[in-house]
Amino acid sequence: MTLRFTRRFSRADSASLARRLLGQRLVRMLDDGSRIAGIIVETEAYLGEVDRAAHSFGGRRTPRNEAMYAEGGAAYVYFTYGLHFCFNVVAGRTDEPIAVLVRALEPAEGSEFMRAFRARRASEGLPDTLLCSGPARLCQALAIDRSHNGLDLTESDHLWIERGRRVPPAAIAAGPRIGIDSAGVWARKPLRFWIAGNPHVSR
DNA sequence: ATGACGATTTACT
DNA sequence: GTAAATCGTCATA
Repeated sequence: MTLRFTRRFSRADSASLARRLLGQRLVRMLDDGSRIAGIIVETEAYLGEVDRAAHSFGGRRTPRNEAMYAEGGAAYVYFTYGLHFCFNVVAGRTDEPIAVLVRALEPAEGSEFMRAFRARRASEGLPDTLLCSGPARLCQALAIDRSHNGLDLTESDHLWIERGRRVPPAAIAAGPRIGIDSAGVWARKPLRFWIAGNPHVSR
């Protein structure tokens, strides 16, 4: 009996997985055994070949987005804007390039590490609500980077997901995804999900 | 080889 | 509100 999420859990379509990830606990273990963790409170689903906003739109398959084509349960970490990493949970089956971007966490364990890792770029005295409230912020806080790209989250000793709190469907809000204005009609689809009223959500 | 740009964050007016 | 930071990736040539 494990707390860790299963392969089966992650083989769902990305919109379903995006909803089911809310309330789960993202855990990072450092090399010295320290745990850093947060409850997932905001996600976005990317639907693959048909989705203009997805890196895999039109079946694009390059060295960068290769991890999106892995079996559900893999990590897809990409580098953007010359300075930021973003973390996704790959959904679906092998060669089905769909994924869920994790956009915000509610700090749960090791917030002193989060603050230290975040402080490199941010001034001191960050409130808890700004520690992990954005896809690149949470990667800073959990020290997630290129080295985690392609990891199997169901097996890795560095990064995984555990059962967290139950979030009733009625507590889930949905709206358009962020930062994809050029994606036309796809920019407006309600594929961003968050725990309604949670103060750690990115906006 | 070159150039445009990005699933963002931060600082500043 | 606007703009800078900062560079890997990818399409084009």
